Amino acid sequence: MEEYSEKQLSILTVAERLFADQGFHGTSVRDIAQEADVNIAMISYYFGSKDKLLESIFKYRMEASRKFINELLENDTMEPLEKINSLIDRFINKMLGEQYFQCIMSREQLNSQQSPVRDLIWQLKGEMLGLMRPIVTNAQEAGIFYKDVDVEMLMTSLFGTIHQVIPAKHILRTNPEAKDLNDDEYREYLKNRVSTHLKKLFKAILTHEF
Amino acid sequence: MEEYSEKQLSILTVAERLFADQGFHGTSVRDIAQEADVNIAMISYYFGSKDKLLESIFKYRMEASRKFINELLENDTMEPLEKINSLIDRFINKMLGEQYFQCIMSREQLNSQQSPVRDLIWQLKGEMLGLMRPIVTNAQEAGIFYKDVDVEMLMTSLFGTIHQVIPAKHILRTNPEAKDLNDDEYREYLKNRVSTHLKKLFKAILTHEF
DNA sequence: GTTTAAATTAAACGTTTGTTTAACTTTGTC
DNA sequence: GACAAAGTTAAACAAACGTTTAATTTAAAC
Repeated sequence: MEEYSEKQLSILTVAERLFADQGFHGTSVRDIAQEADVNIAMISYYFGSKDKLLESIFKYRMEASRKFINELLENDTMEPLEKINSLIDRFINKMLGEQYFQCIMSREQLNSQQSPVRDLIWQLKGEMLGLMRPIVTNAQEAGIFYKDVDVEMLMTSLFGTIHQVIPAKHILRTNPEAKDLNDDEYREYLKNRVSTHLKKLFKAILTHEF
Repeated sequence: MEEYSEKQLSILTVAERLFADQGFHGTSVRDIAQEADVNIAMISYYFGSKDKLLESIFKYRMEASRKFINELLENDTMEPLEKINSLIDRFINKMLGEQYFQCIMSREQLNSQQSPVRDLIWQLKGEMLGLMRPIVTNAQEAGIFYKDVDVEMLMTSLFGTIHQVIPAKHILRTNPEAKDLNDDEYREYLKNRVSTHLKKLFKAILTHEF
């Protein structure tokens, strides 16, 4: 994988934020250049084109996601439900930690026209499903998890819930519980709330207990 | 509310599909005009501008959603869980029935810049939450539902799951169970699968039963 | 210090964008 | 059939778009 200079990283970071906030077509290369404080031509010079810039963002984040997934494969000492809970927390942390990229994924996965980026998204989702499924099936065969479980739908709810929370972040602030929190406290509050909810949800579906 | 002529409705419908498939900024008024088989100028003539066309789509669908919500308020003879199940099915039917609009909502709710459309979205979500909450709290007071429930998160999972299913539609087709179904059969298969999943999920969280 | 490649720039490129214009046609009213 | 309003059109508009050019500066190597 290619290494990026400070300037290139600045472009990538700014572009990621703007693509997330205004969409790919809603963001001009001039916007990116201005906010990243570089000349417009540098974007083509470094990344080739606006499209390839988006692809670069995806390659950059996807590589990190691959590493992330491989790390998750290494906790074999835990009980099945502990594994699931650990996975949930790590997913939440990962996804809320790269909210801008998750926004872009939310947007891009809606594109009906075949895009090189859309395939990558579903590929990644497939890998995450492949991470969850063996844990569930193993526990099912051991009689720990309930048999009749739609793992695919469960993952859909996991991703869907987090993807809904990300844009809700700006809005839910009006909640009385969260009114007096600063940004960091609020982020932690949100994480805990989603985590508690999703763990309860998975436990109920998988074990029929509470 | 204003009535639309056949031609105006054609523009609205085409625009809705294109905005859903390629995004607002990814769709040009020329694209819309061509697919709707009208002159470009007619769009400005009827709707004022591209932005106001999007607003018109929202007003059009939102009005329907309001009616939809009001209809849901009138089944008072059911048991609480029956009510919830009925709501889930109606939500699924509504949202999968207007997939293009739901795609636009998914996209627009991500916009960080204040848009007249974003407020409408959260307003509507609030109304749907206001529909679910009293059912839950009433049943809680009657001792039928469990006390410790995060209704807001439950609704987030409901919307999030369905919003994830919509773009997954094109992809999940590879599932062995769904491989030989035609379009209508597949839509029904998806509906049932989401419905079963969400009902199980709500029942588990709300009643601690299966 | 000279040479070579990489980095950086302002300006210009040709398209495409959303919108408007002005002329023309249709429709309905008296 | 004349008149007015609404509908429809091709053409033109300026602005913004992504990208490229050609000139210049910086950095590295010998």
